Amino acid sequence: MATLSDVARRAGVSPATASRVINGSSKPVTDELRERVLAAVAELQYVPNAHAQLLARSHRSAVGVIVHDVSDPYFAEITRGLQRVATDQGRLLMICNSYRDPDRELEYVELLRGHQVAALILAGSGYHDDTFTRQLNEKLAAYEATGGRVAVIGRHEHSGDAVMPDNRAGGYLAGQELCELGHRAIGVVAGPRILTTTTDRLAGLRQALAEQGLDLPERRIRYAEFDRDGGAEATARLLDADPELTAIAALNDSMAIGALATLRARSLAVPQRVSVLGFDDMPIARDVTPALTTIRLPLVDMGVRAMSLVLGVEAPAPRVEVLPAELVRRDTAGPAPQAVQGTAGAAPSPRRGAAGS
Amino acid sequence: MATLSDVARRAGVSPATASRVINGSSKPVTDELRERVLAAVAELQYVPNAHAQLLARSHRSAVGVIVHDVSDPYFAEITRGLQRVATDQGRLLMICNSYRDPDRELEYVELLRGHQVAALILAGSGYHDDTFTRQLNEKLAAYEATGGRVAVIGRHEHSGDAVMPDNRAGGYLAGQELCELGHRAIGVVAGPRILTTTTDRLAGLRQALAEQGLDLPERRIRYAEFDRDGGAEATARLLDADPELTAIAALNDSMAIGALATLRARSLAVPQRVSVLGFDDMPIARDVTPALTTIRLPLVDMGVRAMSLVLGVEAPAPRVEVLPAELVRRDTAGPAPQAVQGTAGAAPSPRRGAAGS
DNA sequence: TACCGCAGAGAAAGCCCTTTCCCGCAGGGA
DNA sequence: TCCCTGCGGGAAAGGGCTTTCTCTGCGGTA
Repeated sequence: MATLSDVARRAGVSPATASRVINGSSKPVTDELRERVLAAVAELQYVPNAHAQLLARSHRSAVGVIVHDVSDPYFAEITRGLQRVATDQGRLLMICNSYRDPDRELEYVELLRGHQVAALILAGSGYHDDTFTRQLNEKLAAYEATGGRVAVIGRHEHSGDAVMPDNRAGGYLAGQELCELGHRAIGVVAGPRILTTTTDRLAGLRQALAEQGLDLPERRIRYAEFDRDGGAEATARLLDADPELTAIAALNDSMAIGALATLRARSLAVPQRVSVLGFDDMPIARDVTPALTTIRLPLVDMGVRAMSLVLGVEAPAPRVEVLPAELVRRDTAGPAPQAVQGTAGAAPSPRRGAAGS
Repeated sequence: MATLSDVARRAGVSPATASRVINGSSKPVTDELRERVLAAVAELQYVPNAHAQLLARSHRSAVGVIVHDVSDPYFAEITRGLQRVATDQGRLLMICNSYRDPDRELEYVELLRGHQVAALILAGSGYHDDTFTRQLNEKLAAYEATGGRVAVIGRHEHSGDAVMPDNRAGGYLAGQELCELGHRAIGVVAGPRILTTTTDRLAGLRQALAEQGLDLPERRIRYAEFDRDGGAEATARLLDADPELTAIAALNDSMAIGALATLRARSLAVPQRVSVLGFDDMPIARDVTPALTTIRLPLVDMGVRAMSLVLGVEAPAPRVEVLPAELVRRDTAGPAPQAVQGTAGAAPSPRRGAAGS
């Protein structure tokens, strides 16, 4: 690889001058030398060594992002929001997948710190694990102590800036909708028990049911991986244990899609026989058939806000932005079969055939 | 940020010793000093500066990857394959999204070269654009001249190692299937004209039709973005121009899903009234309803092979691995309505209700 | 004519590590 | 007892770049 001195030698100038030309420094250089340098760069196909540059400038510009999995639509959307702001500000993003492994998450914090990122964003559910939480907080605190900025998306762990989707309210919305549709036998297809997202959404759901005098016993909850296959499997177990279920609340859309697959395989009509509710409103939700009724979270916006927090002015006190969840009625949730409509108010009927939003 | 000398000073040793302890060098260090160093590291929360390390070791270990968009399932699957091999070999991946912008692609080649990656993998369709192709090849050649390894996935541009999905054969398979089902009025929902993937798949399709004496006029082809909305829009235009169409071949699954959305909105039954064929077999294909009949490409395997090529021994001659496409029959393709079954052989009936692959 | 100031270029000091090379010392063999 | 060997540790030389500081030479003013 050609180095800067190679270029300088070839152009017959000092490395200092070559550097100034290449980086468009404010220091003036005569046109003749400038052209000689540029010619040498082209001839040698010179590309500056990024590590040497980053080492020499103390300027920290990249931003580190830790997500569970970028190819998961939930994080893909958040990342889109992060990217948008980062690109606007000319920042490079380093994105790491933790695949929901706490240890890997810890490692990545170190790795990104070692790469001198200007800021760190952690997106995705936190864990019910005190040891881990303490370790993570220590690492984040150490990073912040050296001037690093940190923001989290959807996690309770960290005491600093945070963007929080209102998971609990979303769960409540889901429970409420199902109750209003007259469902009494409701099963929950939940993500891993150790994730705070799971318990938050579950708590909201439980509260909504409780307000209608309904209990949510553990046998009506199945915990599985937060993906399509986890949802399919959990739904199967749920139905095996309790064939009378008339509604299934999935704690994210991927699981809901798995649930639909299982229901289809068992020839249980959705929503006539069983209603299904998703969570997140990822893009594919409107394209499955029937289109998925779900709880929308402003995913892109969450990314935008988190990045803005972290690149904007530092606040004296930690800022927490709570973003609201919203019910999106599509075609997978309908009135409970032979239901005794117990609640006051009109049970909204599902809008069949509406493919949009 | 604490530096290595800070650690060394605190531990009362030389930076050399500290470095040896921290990196587990082969050179022996007495237990006492080792512990003092480790203690200092913990107290100072020391994390080595990655740029300095990378600069000091000449060892290039990371691998650069340029894809159109990781969050697109097509590339997510390929990336999964790339990751698998890279992780096994302890390599870090730097993944860049070009968002199908040739200029950005060129920039990323430079960027990754600057970051001293040991190898470069370009995945995703090439462009029908001679200027770009020449520029890219120049840059890749320059990189290879300095010892860099390069492999491409699904692109013709580069003369070196390549993993090629058999797009043309896949297109042929699609055309053949549709013909055998008795379709005569076939519309094509195609990706951008400038992409070689589009033209390759189209060429195979056209050949299959030609063998049945069928023409594929331009008015039966609509070019749009390679995504869901592009597919929906192209399908609408196709149907507007030619309401008698009985089959739509989409050139990827995302577009096929868009096509299904449009057909649903227009109450055209799939597959009774219109058949739909996808391409790629991305995971969601089996979960839409009806489940998508499509052409499968071994996406993960493509990633695995490309990474293996690039990390394995260098071959004297460029290697090209062509991976076969395969028809996956699900539920969106059926016999043409009122079709005159013109071809010999039994037209396979779609297997309804089979959700699995 | 003598001096000042400034523009434009180069010398050199880092940035933070790794690693080679060298040194001192202790133990073992002659 | 002396020398050689080898082990554990440190000094110092990079690695490739940026940037401050210094120097040279020129034009302009008194």
